[in-house]
Amino acid sequence: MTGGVFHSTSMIESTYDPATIEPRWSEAWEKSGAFRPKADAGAEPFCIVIPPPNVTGTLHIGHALNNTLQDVLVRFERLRGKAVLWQPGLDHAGIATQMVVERQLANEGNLDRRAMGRDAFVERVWRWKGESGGQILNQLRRLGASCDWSRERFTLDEGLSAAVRKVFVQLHREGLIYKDKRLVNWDPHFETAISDLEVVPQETNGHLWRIAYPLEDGAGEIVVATTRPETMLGDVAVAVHPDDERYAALVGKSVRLPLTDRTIPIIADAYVDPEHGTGAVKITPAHDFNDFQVGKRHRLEAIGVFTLRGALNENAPKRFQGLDRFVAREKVLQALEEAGLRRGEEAIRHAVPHGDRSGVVIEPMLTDQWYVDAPTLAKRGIAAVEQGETTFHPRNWEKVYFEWMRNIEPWCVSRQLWWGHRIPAWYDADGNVYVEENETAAKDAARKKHGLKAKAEIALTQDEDVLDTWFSSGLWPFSTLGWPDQTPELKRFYPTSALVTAHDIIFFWVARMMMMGLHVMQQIPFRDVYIHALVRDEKGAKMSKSKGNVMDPLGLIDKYGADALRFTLAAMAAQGRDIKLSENRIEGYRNFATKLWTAARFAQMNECAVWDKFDPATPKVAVNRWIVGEVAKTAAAVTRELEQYRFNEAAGALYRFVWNVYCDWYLEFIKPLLAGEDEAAKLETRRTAAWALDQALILLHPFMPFITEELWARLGEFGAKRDRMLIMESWPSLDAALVDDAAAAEIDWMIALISETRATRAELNVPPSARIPLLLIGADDATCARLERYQDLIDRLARLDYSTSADVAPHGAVTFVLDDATVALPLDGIVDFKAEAARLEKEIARHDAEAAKIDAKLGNLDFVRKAPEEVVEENRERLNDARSAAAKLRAALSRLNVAP
RNA sequence: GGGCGCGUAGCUCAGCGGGAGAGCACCUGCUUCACACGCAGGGGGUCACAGGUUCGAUCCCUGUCGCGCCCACCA
Repeated sequence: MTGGVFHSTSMIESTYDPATIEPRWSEAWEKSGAFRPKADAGAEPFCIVIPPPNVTGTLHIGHALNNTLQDVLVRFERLRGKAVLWQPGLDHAGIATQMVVERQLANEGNLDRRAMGRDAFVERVWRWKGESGGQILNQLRRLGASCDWSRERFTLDEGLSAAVRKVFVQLHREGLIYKDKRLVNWDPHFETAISDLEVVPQETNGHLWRIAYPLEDGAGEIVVATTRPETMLGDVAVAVHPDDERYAALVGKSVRLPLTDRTIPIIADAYVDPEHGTGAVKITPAHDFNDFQVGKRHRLEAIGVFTLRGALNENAPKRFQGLDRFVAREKVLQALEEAGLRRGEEAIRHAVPHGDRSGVVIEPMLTDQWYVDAPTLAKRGIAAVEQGETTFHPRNWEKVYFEWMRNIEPWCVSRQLWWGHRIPAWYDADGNVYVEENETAAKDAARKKHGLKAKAEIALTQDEDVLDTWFSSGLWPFSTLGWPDQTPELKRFYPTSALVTAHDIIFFWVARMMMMGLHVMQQIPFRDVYIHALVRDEKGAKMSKSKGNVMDPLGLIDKYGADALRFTLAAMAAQGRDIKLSENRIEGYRNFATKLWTAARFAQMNECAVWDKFDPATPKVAVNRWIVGEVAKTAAAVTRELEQYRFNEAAGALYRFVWNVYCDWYLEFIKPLLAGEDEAAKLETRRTAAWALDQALILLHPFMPFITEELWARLGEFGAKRDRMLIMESWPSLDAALVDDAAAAEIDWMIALISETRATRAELNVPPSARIPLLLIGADDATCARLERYQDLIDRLARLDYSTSADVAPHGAVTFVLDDATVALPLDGIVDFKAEAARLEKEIARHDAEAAKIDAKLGNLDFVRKAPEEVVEENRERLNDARSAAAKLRAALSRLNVAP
């Protein structure tokens, strides 16, 4: 066997112990090279790039789901023989990482970031990354993720950084990246700009204060309403609606701005809603997005009154300078009160923008930033999805994607942080900017600009800012494959096959990859986007550390095994709904793993093994032909569902096959055969049982890689032929002709007979230990033959003394109906006939009700005329069945009544 | 203010035009020679509500109520 995994040859233990087995296989797979794409150039490529976890991250349940689903696909396609690459890596996560290290510095009582200086700080972050960053990748290994770990990339590694610079320079040359001074979302805690997506509105209790601004001519006042009185110090106008008659006479006049010595105009602008507040709005272009637009329209100056840390600056009156914005708010209100200018207030709830990382109130701030022309790039991203080059699964997420892409704003990509890709822009002493891939090229450009000779001294300073983390993430599908080099991997695997991610990241990441991939590579980054659910707690809330409602996947793996967790997540990953995860669900699937384990143990104990190629078309015995058909159906279903990303359906089909078909029935059926005398049948059965189990192991492997690999090996030690590890096996491709309808009908009949017998016994409280006879009355020859053929089996599973065909039911027999026959259990003296009469009456009533319902339906001429013929026919059959069953049971009831 | 999704068994969820399903929980039996993380049997649902389309609606349409999420500049 490849992989060189050895363990002692011994009986399979009675329960599965994941903890001792999982680490061994993780190592064996990786060592064997199974995670690397196969070299075979003819193999169809299949590639997924991992959503790179943050370098600061630890595995949470969302990662567990995301990576389980990817691994299911990846292992599935690998088994199908494709050349599979699952490209792993990490995201440097600008703000998140800088936060972690800054906090660490504080805890250690070290110099803070600013005191350390940029170089020392960045060095410190790298050191942290080397020591404790990226532990999540090892946690993914524990989950069983079969990434090609030899290709691990990091968004800040040399190659990816070069890709970032190249794209930035290219977009800049094309005019798709530019520098602009406009209002941005400013995070006063981190002192950086952030993008619209990083701003989260939070419903907050606030006030709407009314403030009087005195008219300059002394002829009264105009009252404005505001939630942010402190920004009034930067007001440059008061605006009213052009049609608002209350204020028509005031437009064009001026007011004295309280607390300052400035005079500002009253202007008319349709932006103002006369119904809202007082109908008069203070205009502060430097600190409000709407006001900025109004200011532009009216050519008003923008007066910024805040520092980058959110304190009042030198543009504010002296007495407010240096105060924090929220302190200033109180002071301004107090000063207005003293000036007699307050005109009341009301408490309101309103959405206030907060930074998603810092949690502080975001301040619109007028600054110079770099922007990506997203509206232009979005066009192709929209077209590619419209034309079906890239497809979302489920499709309805395309709406969300379109909605955002069609209303996209320029993307602010500069961040005033230190940890990240420094913007490849250099400035000369005159402030000219040179955007180049490196300083040498920038200097060349600068010399050219200034008409200097090559190698002439010229001093440039690089832009201080770094790029938004998502800029490099946007390049991930091609940068990780080696771009800008034309590597074999890039050629082979781009566009990638599928992207698997949660819906909360469509805008942040999926949309950006679409834009970047289409522009830079001229091709979509991935063909399919599978959007999976968010994992929520049992109340449906998003899990978060601060809420304390997290489920730790590593703890769950310790407790139940990685396979149980994986199977649970896959089984619950139905499209279109978030997952509310509860632990008892995992326990249930842990039990499933144990069930599989003990089934294999049974096979081993019964010397079931496949020594060589087994042809599933060869079995003669009906139970064997039947299970072969069930395997074929299951394999087809699992294949079909996985191709459509219906993980839950695939998992469900496997669960039902293993538990309800193979274990509940097939293994029970073959016990008598294995104990019998017919050596040929015994051999065939052993080989069929082994083959069916092997197929189940292969089909289950994408979901439960550890236990299936272990069993594959264990069974191999007991005779099954193994050419390689299970991970490298071939996915079953079974002819639909293997489904033998005749065998299935026969087995289904037997199952029905046994089930009905058991149910009847249980209902009448026949002790399980009581061996009773069974008589089959009025059956045709074929059915009687069936009974004879499976007598051993039926007697065993229905706990019978004997079973036989007969012409009439004896008096005092308990009966039920099976197809055209009546089954009689002579229980005279064993059961209470009042109970039996009651049971029969209940059954008769059930059949009568059914018959009445169908009869009414068939009595409806419109139904008979308009419904499809097969539906009508089916109903006729059901009516017949119900009537004949009721008749037989009535006969049985009357026999009971005449019994002595 | 727009948009999306969801209300199906006690819980968590599948199903989505023709006979209401699963897992867990619950009840009753069972030391049946793989498995008590098990076996066998069972109870439990006007498929949120009201209309409509249809021969037929849990499923399609409209509306109502409840819940969740996303987007949005209303001071």
